[in-house]
Amino acid sequence: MNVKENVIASLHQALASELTPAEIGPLLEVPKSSKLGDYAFPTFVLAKTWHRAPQQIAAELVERIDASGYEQVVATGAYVNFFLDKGAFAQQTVQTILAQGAAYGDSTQGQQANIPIDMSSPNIAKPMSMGHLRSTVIGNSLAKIYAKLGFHPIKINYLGDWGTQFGKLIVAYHKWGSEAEIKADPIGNLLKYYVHFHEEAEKDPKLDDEGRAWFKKLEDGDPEATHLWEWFRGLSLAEFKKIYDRLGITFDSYNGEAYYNDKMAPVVADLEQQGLLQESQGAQIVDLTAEGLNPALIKRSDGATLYITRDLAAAIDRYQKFHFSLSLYVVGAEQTEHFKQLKAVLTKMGYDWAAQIVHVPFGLITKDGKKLSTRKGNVVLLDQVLDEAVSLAQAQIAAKNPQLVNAATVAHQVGVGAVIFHDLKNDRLDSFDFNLQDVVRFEGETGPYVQYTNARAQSILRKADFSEDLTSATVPLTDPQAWDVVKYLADFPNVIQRAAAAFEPSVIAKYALRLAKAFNKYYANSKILVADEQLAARLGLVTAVSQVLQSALALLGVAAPEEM
RNA sequence: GGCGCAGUAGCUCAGCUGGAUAGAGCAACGGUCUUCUAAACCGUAGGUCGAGAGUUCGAACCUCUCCUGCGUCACCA
Repeated sequence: MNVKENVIASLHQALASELTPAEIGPLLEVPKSSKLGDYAFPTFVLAKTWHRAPQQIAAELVERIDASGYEQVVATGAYVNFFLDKGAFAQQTVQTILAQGAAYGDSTQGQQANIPIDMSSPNIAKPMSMGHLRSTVIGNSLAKIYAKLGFHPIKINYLGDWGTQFGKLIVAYHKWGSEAEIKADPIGNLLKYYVHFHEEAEKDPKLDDEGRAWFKKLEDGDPEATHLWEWFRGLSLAEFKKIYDRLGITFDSYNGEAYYNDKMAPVVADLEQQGLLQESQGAQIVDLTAEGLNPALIKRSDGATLYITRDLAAAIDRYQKFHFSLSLYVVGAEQTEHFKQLKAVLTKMGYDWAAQIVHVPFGLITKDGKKLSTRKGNVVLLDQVLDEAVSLAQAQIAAKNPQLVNAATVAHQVGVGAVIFHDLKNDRLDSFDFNLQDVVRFEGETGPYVQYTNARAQSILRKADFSEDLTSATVPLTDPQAWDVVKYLADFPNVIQRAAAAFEPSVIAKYALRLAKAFNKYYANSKILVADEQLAARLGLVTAVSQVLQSALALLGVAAPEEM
């Protein structure tokens, strides 16, 4: 029985005839300040039936409650405040973490159910920008969170390797490109052609028609178009993989949009057979007015397919392969309508598993208040941001810890960690204007702050040179700073659950910051390496903190160097 | 215009299912390294929680209206 259940039971005993444990649970709260207690029960709800002031009710309840097992139970205003037995609770929490190690917070609730995660999805022939970072790191973190809860995530990089833009790119290459240029700097020059194409198309709309025509050729298997496409794709993928290596992120599948090229026909046929397809202005659509949505455009008037056609095929393919319990799409909020349409069409087709598809949207990153646009050249290149962050970390290490042995590796871990953490610490849906100074900051609420806290803990443990078995440490840790740390440690499993339920890595990131802050406060106020009877208890706490910080960072996909 | 997301301290944001004096970080000012890594810690200052009504014992949180910003509204993805 956990402590919360104990508190509920105590209240239930005092209120037997009035509230059931199931009713008491949701009313229970955690006071803002631990000075007020560890759990609080507000008595307002009882005021009507008791015909008395809440303050009096609180006082009376305290009389009735059996306070044994608690440090104390007191009435403060209208609240009944429970103070836990700190020694026992600290002991239990720390020992649990020491015993379970990296498995602390694990659950088997997922029963290895498959969860494909559609993430990252950069477009071929375009550089990876800060926008792609969001999808990549959020998806990666969700995969780790769900894996910890016993699910089986499948990270799918749904590459943007199909569509009209390839027709445009082929036209641009024919008109202005050269093989030599592309070999020298593949993505840079492909991007240059693409941007140039759009500039020219402004003046000469016929170019767009040419682009569409070349894409049609590609779809029909034209050898030249296919050859160029394969070339562009291979070059791009090689560049992307360099960035994924830097981020420390891997994928289970690189099946992009092109992979579904030959899987769309059966879907379209099925739609037709079920009478869901209709012609409108020369195009094939599924009408969704009953669902309050715009029609889903399945085929263009020239017969070419569209984004949603491929997504339908992909969704069905993923279900057939994985029989997923959830299918996540970590895609920008601007595509919300698209996923509503996707689910609506699948539902119309009779696929009840459409309900298990979850669009995990995130806010837009802007630059100087404007949307990032590859076409307009208004991009923030991820590679450059990472370079900048790593070189700043390098400078920081040179200044603060010049004798650090593996400085280059740590600079990489800290720089990249700062960038990833910055992207994960806020609510997914928050939009933000890109600001390099914020992204590469190492002080305050940042990834390096958490990393640094762990490095300090590790440093203590190295210096302690302690061989005693910490799991037998029985001395309680009850001073206020240590107590806050213990409470955060105990909360970790619950935090993971909340993060998973909300598809929200920021819940983990914020938790890591709070734990780090609490530990730094303890560290500043208590000398840990003192040879007294509580040394083992303190080292146990430090070990537990380091373990949980490492676990939290791991869930975010951020490295935890032992020294920095 | 319809739909969606957002509006909390100078800036960037927390605030779990409505609850006890609204919290952090950055920036500003002032402290703390002969002692476990000062990438840290402590303190000062800073707020009509966009505006107005309503529901409630109680609202930053729920409902409605309005204002502002962003996204989106079929042949891009």
